[in-house]
Amino acid sequence: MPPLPSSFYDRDALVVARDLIGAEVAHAGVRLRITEVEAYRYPGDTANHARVGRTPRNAPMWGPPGHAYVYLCYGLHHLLNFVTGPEGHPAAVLLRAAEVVEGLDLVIARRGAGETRVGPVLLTGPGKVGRALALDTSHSGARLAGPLAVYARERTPTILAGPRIGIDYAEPGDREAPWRLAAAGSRWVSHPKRLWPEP
DNA sequence: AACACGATGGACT
DNA sequence: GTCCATCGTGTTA
Repeated sequence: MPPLPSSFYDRDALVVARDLIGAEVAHAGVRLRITEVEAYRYPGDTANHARVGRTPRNAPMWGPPGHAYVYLCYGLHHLLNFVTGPEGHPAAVLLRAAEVVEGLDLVIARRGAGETRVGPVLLTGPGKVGRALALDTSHSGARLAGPLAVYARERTPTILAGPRIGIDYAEPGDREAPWRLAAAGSRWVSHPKRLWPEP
Protein backbone atom coordinates (compact mmCIF):
# COMPACT_ATOMS: atom_id res chain seq x y z
CA MET A 1 0.00 0.00 0.00
CA PRO A 2 1.39 3.40 -1.00
CA PRO A 3 1.24 6.24 1.52
CA LEU A 4 -1.45 8.89 1.25
CA PRO A 5 -0.62 11.41 -1.50
CA SER A 6 0.01 15.12 -0.91
CA SER A 7 -3.44 15.87 -2.34
CA PHE A 8 -4.99 14.13 0.67
CA TYR A 9 -3.53 16.83 2.91
CA ASP A 10 -4.31 19.73 0.56
CA ARG A 11 -7.68 20.46 2.19
CA ASP A 12 -9.01 22.17 5.30
CA ALA A 13 -7.37 20.79 8.45
CA LEU A 14 -10.69 19.78 10.01
CA VAL A 15 -11.62 17.73 6.94
CA VAL A 16 -8.22 16.07 6.85
CA ALA A 17 -8.47 15.40 10.59
CA ARG A 18 -11.75 13.57 10.07
CA ASP A 19 -10.26 11.40 7.32
CA LEU A 20 -7.18 10.59 9.41
CA ILE A 21 -9.21 8.78 12.08
CA GLY A 22 -8.60 5.11 11.33
CA ALA A 23 -5.59 5.78 9.08
CA GLU A 24 -2.24 4.26 9.97
CA VAL A 25 1.10 5.94 10.67
CA ALA A 26 4.41 4.09 10.68
CA HIS A 27 7.96 4.90 11.73
CA ALA A 28 10.98 3.08 13.12
CA GLY A 29 9.40 -0.37 13.34
CA VAL A 30 6.12 0.77 14.86
CA ARG A 31 2.80 0.99 13.05
CA LEU A 32 -0.20 2.69 14.69
CA ARG A 33 -3.86 3.18 13.86
CA ILE A 34 -4.89 6.77 14.50
CA THR A 35 -7.69 7.11 17.06
CA GLU A 36 -7.58 10.81 18.06
CA VAL A 37 -6.47 14.05 16.40
CA GLU A 38 -6.93 17.80 16.67
CA ALA A 39 -7.21 20.34 13.85
CA TYR A 40 -5.27 23.61 14.06
CA ARG A 41 -6.67 25.93 11.44
CA TYR A 42 -5.74 29.23 9.85
CA PRO A 43 -6.35 32.08 9.85
CA GLY A 44 -8.18 33.14 12.98
CA ASP A 45 -7.30 30.18 15.22
CA THR A 46 -5.58 31.63 18.30
CA ALA A 47 -4.52 28.14 19.40
CA ASN A 48 -2.43 27.60 16.26
CA HIS A 49 1.36 27.92 16.64
CA ALA A 50 1.32 29.88 13.39
CA ARG A 51 -0.71 32.68 15.03
CA VAL A 52 2.56 34.59 15.63
CA GLY A 53 3.60 34.33 11.99
CA ARG A 54 6.36 32.29 10.48
CA THR A 55 9.19 31.30 12.83
CA PRO A 56 12.00 28.74 12.59
CA ARG A 57 10.01 26.29 14.70
CA ASN A 58 6.71 26.44 12.83
CA ALA A 59 8.27 26.85 9.35
CA PRO A 60 7.13 23.38 8.16
CA MET A 61 3.50 24.45 8.66
CA TRP A 62 3.99 27.14 6.01
CA GLY A 63 5.41 24.70 3.51
CA PRO A 64 3.60 22.24 1.24
CA PRO A 65 1.01 19.81 2.65
CA GLY A 66 1.87 16.21 3.41
CA HIS A 67 4.84 16.95 5.65
CA ALA A 68 5.49 16.50 9.37
CA TYR A 69 5.68 19.31 11.91
CA VAL A 70 7.34 18.01 15.08
CA TYR A 71 8.06 20.25 18.05
CA LEU A 72 9.29 19.90 21.62
CA CYS A 73 6.59 20.56 24.20
CA TYR A 74 7.38 21.43 27.84
CA GLY A 75 11.01 20.57 27.14
CA LEU A 76 10.09 16.89 27.32
CA HIS A 77 7.68 15.66 24.67
CA HIS A 78 7.86 15.55 20.90
CA LEU A 79 4.46 16.13 19.29
CA LEU A 80 3.69 15.08 15.72
CA ASN A 81 1.52 17.15 13.38
CA PHE A 82 0.49 16.53 9.77
CA VAL A 83 0.75 19.72 7.72
CA THR A 84 -2.40 20.46 5.70
CA GLY A 85 -3.69 23.05 3.24
CA PRO A 86 -1.88 24.60 0.32
CA GLU A 87 1.65 25.93 0.65
CA GLY A 88 1.66 29.22 2.56
CA HIS A 89 -1.44 28.22 4.57
CA PRO A 90 -0.08 27.16 7.99
CA ALA A 91 -2.62 24.62 9.24
CA ALA A 92 -1.99 21.17 10.67
CA VAL A 93 -3.48 18.15 12.42
CA LEU A 94 -2.01 17.08 15.78
CA LEU A 95 -1.82 13.33 16.43
CA ARG A 96 -3.07 12.82 20.01
CA ALA A 97 -3.65 9.08 20.37
CA ALA A 98 -3.40 5.82 18.47
CA GLU A 99 -3.66 2.07 18.82
CA VAL A 100 -0.78 -0.33 18.24
CA VAL A 101 -0.96 -2.31 15.00
CA GLU A 102 2.64 -3.50 14.91
CA GLY A 103 5.73 -3.11 17.11
CA LEU A 104 4.22 -3.37 20.58
CA ASP A 105 7.58 -4.57 21.91
CA LEU A 106 9.28 -1.41 20.63
CA VAL A 107 6.56 0.84 22.05
CA ILE A 108 7.05 -0.72 25.47
CA ALA A 109 10.84 -0.60 25.26
CA ARG A 110 10.76 3.11 24.36
CA ARG A 111 8.86 3.86 27.55
CA GLY A 112 11.84 2.64 29.53
CA ALA A 113 12.66 -0.26 31.79
CA GLY A 114 9.88 -1.14 34.17
CA GLU A 115 6.98 -0.70 31.80
CA THR A 116 4.82 -3.80 32.03
CA ARG A 117 1.46 -2.52 30.82
CA VAL A 118 0.16 -3.24 27.30
CA GLY A 119 -3.10 -1.26 26.96
CA PRO A 120 -4.22 2.25 25.96
CA VAL A 121 -2.04 3.78 28.68
CA LEU A 122 0.84 3.41 26.22
CA LEU A 123 -0.57 5.70 23.54
CA THR A 124 -3.31 7.99 24.89
CA GLY A 125 -1.66 11.38 24.59
CA PRO A 126 0.43 13.19 21.97
CA GLY A 127 3.67 12.96 23.94
CA LYS A 128 3.28 9.21 24.30
CA VAL A 129 2.73 8.85 20.55
CA GLY A 130 5.86 10.84 19.74
CA ARG A 131 7.91 8.64 22.03
CA ALA A 132 6.40 5.41 20.68
CA LEU A 133 7.33 6.45 17.14
CA ALA A 134 10.82 7.56 18.26
CA LEU A 135 10.33 11.05 16.83
CA ASP A 136 12.26 14.22 17.60
CA THR A 137 12.65 17.65 16.03
CA SER A 138 15.01 16.24 13.39
CA HIS A 139 11.85 14.79 11.80
CA SER A 140 10.16 18.18 11.54
CA GLY A 141 9.68 19.02 7.89
CA ALA A 142 10.00 15.42 6.72
CA ARG A 143 7.70 14.36 3.92
CA LEU A 144 5.02 11.87 5.00
CA ALA A 145 6.34 9.18 2.68
CA GLY A 146 9.35 6.96 3.25
CA PRO A 147 10.58 6.26 6.79
CA LEU A 148 7.70 8.26 8.30
CA ALA A 149 4.50 7.62 6.35
CA VAL A 150 0.71 7.60 6.67
CA TYR A 151 -1.59 5.06 5.03
CA ALA A 152 -5.29 5.31 4.18
CA ARG A 153 -7.85 3.68 6.43
CA GLU A 154 -9.77 0.66 5.21
CA ARG A 155 -12.99 1.31 7.09
CA THR A 156 -14.81 4.53 7.89
CA PRO A 157 -15.23 4.79 11.67
CA THR A 158 -17.92 6.64 13.58
CA ILE A 159 -16.38 9.86 14.85
CA LEU A 160 -16.80 11.84 18.08
CA ALA A 161 -15.86 15.49 18.53
CA GLY A 162 -15.03 17.81 21.42
CA PRO A 163 -12.96 20.84 22.37
CA ARG A 164 -9.19 20.68 22.01
CA ILE A 165 -7.00 19.90 25.00
CA GLY A 166 -4.45 22.15 26.68
CA ILE A 167 -5.17 25.41 24.87
CA ASP A 168 -6.34 27.63 27.73
CA TYR A 169 -4.19 30.40 26.26
CA ALA A 170 -6.49 30.63 23.21
CA GLU A 171 -9.52 32.90 22.89
CA PRO A 172 -12.82 31.45 24.20
CA GLY A 173 -14.32 30.76 20.78
CA ASP A 174 -11.27 28.78 19.75
CA ARG A 175 -11.08 26.98 23.09
CA GLU A 176 -14.63 25.72 22.67
CA ALA A 177 -14.46 24.84 18.97
CA PRO A 178 -15.09 21.06 18.60
CA TRP A 179 -11.94 20.41 16.60
CA ARG A 180 -10.74 17.38 18.54
CA LEU A 181 -11.92 14.21 16.80
CA ALA A 182 -11.77 10.60 17.94
CA ALA A 183 -12.90 7.13 16.92
CA ALA A 184 -16.17 6.26 18.65
CA GLY A 185 -15.91 3.20 20.89
CA SER A 186 -12.13 3.11 20.98
CA ARG A 187 -10.45 2.84 24.38
CA TRP A 188 -7.24 4.25 22.87
CA VAL A 189 -8.45 7.84 23.30
CA SER A 190 -7.44 10.51 25.81
CA HIS A 191 -10.05 12.52 27.76
CA PRO A 192 -12.99 10.38 26.50
CA LYS A 193 -15.42 12.24 28.76
CA ARG A 194 -15.18 15.42 26.71
CA LEU A 195 -16.30 13.90 23.40
CA TRP A 196 -19.75 13.80 21.77
CA PRO A 197 -21.32 12.59 18.51
CA GLU A 198 -20.78 14.97 15.62
CA PRO A 199 -23.87 16.99 14.57
C1' DA B 1 20.91 38.87 28.14
C1' DA B 2 16.95 37.84 30.64
C1' DC B 3 12.55 36.22 31.01
C1' DA B 4 7.86 33.75 30.89
C1' DC B 5 5.66 29.96 29.38
C1' DG B 6 4.02 25.91 26.97
C1' DA B 7 -1.03 21.69 21.64
C1' DT B 8 2.21 17.03 28.47
C1' DG B 9 2.67 13.26 31.52
C1' DG B 10 3.61 11.04 35.79
C1' DA B 11 3.46 11.09 40.74
C1' DC B 12 0.98 12.16 44.41
C1' DT B 13 -3.24 13.97 47.95
C1' DG C 1 -7.93 17.45 42.29
C1' DT C 2 -2.38 19.43 42.84
C1' DC C 3 2.54 19.73 41.85
C1' DC C 4 6.38 19.96 38.82
C1' DA C 5 10.24 18.16 35.56
C1' DT C 6 12.77 20.44 31.74
C1' DC C 7 14.32 23.37 27.73
C1' DG C 8 13.36 25.51 23.23
C1' DT C 9 11.06 29.37 21.67
C1' DG C 10 9.26 33.95 21.21
C1' DT C 11 9.33 38.36 23.37
C1' DT C 12 11.27 42.21 25.36
C1' DA C 13 15.38 45.02 26.29
